[in-house]
Parts: sequence; structure tokens; C-alpha cells
Amino acid sequence: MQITRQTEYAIRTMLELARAPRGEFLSTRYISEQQDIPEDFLKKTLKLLVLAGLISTQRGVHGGIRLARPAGKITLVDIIEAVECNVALNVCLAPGYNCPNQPGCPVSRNLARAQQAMLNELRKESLEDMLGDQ
Amino acid sequence: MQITRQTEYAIRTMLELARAPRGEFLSTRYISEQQDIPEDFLKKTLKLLVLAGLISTQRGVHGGIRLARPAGKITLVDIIEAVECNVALNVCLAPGYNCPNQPGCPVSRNLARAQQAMLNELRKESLEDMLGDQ
DNA sequence: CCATTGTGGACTAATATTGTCCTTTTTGTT
DNA sequence: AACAAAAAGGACAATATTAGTCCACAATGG
Ligand code: FES
Ligand code: FES
Repeated sequence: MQITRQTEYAIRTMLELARAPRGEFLSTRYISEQQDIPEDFLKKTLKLLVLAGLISTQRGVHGGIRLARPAGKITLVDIIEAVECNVALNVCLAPGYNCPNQPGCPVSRNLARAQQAMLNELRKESLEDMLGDQ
Repeated sequence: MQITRQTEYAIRTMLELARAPRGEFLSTRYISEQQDIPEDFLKKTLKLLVLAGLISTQRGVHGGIRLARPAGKITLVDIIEAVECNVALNVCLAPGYNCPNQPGCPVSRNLARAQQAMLNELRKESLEDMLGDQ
């Protein structure tokens, strides 16, 4: 029940990107130094953000990464879902349990509702909002 | 971002206890068999529930465990908090980060709000409610 | 042609979770 | 008193997940 360190790296990275002038590329190395994130590990993380369509990359000498869309249209949910592929509070996925995940099961129903509530909250502020109100 | 298997064991155990006649003790062995949970692991888990004041125990020949208060007054939050000691979506606990957890930080503020929303949802139904509406 | 920067994959290390075993204490029963 | 049932407690082992590292390769601009 905890965001992983990798997710935190991703959040910090996205905030760094959101702070940069719109459209400018930042290099992985630069970000890793600024945010004190192991460079090679950060690279793997960025891959996930690329796949999720949150950042775009440019190889070569003046390359780097930048947001794929405006900071106003990215929220923490986007980042968290990108990194922790299946956000599932719910346990009842492993097969062979006494209580198989039937639509009606009250436990899984409650967990699902709680998860929704959480995600909805996280959708309320964009990266842009967050930078604004510090 | 996931409830652990141990937490699920605890939830299933609490439901089993809630189903039993009020005040009756069930043995760890019985529960472990009913719910297909490794007995010795279950014992460790029960310790946490005892510490949290959710169940009470009785040693000796007709002993076992039972709910420490009515099933109507126990929710999933109680169980989750008992087992996963510090429910903290929030990452910014580890020391020495760029973004120390200042009251104002927008990320930690958002995560905290989301966590609250989640916990609030989980508080809405008691074990009794859950057994009722299957 | 070369330095810079991202891509990809294999591998290792660290940590957390899950599971097991064994010994002790309490309690009711015989 | 002796015994069996059950919880308490703690050490240890097995797995799984997370985090971090390394190295060869591909694109890009100068
Ligand atoms: S579906 Fe798993 S506890 Fe009900
Ligand atoms: S306090 Fe950690 S991201 Fe802000």
C-alpha cells in the first residue's frame, strides 16, 4: 500500500520537465543529477513514461526528453498508472482463493470503491496546478 | 500500491470471525483450514490484530480467538491499518530527498488527500454490513 | 568520424514478503 | 499431577519484488 520509489522518481522527473521551458528537451543525465536519481534506473523508468505517452524523446546530440502534452493535462494518476502498471488495491486476482472475485463480493466491492475515490482525488490537480501553488 | 497477502488473510479471518456466533472462540487451526492460510503465518498475523485491539484471545484447551467488539463496529480500515502498520501512500518519508515533506508540497498534499479519500470510503461499511448484503 | 544521447536487455544487489520450525506458556480435562 | 489443546514468541529460510548496474547498440548533429 505504498507508492514505489520508482514512481516517486517518475513524479519528480515529470515535475522537473513541467518546470522547463515548454518544448525544450532535458537530458536524462541532467535530470538524474538534479533529482539525484540513478541514471540507468531512471532510463528504465522513462521507458514506461514513453510507453504511456506522457513524454516524447529525441536521440542524438541535442536530444533528451520533454512532456508529450501540456503540463495542464497531466495528473499524478497518469504517472502512477504509467509506472505501476496495474493499480489494484484489490487482492482477489490470484486464482484459487476461497473468495473468488465475484461481482457481488462485498470486500472486493469496497476495495474497488475506495480505489476509485483515491484515483479521483489524484485527478483533480495537474502538474501545472501543482507548480503554480507552491 | 497493493494490499499484501497478509492483509487479505486478516480480512478473510475477520469475516470468518464475524460469521461465527457472537462470543464464541474459533481456533487458529480451524480458521487456517477453513480459509486455506498457512497456520503459523496466520498466528503472526493474528498478533497484529490483537495489538490493534480487534480480536481477543483465550489460551488453553477451549481457547481460540474472537472479535473484541461487535462486527458492526469494525471496518476494513481497522484491519488494514492493523496489519500494514503505517498506511502511507506518501513517499516522502525517507530522509534526504530533494523535496522534503514540507507542509506545503503539492505532491505530498495531493497524495495525502487521495489517501484520506480512500480510507473514508473503506470506513463506510462494517463487517456486519458486508455479511448482510452478500 | 566522433561525441552525445536514447534503446534494449541481461544481470546483480538489496529489501520486503511469505512461509516454516521449534520452544514456551496458559488452561481445561482426566 | 499429568496431559493435551491452544496461543505466544522468536529464529530462520524461501520467494518475490524492487532497485540498481553494466554493456553493447542505434540515432543524431556537428
Ligand atoms: S473477491 Fe476476494 S475477498 Fe471477495
Ligand atoms: S514532499 Fe515529497 S514530493 Fe513533495
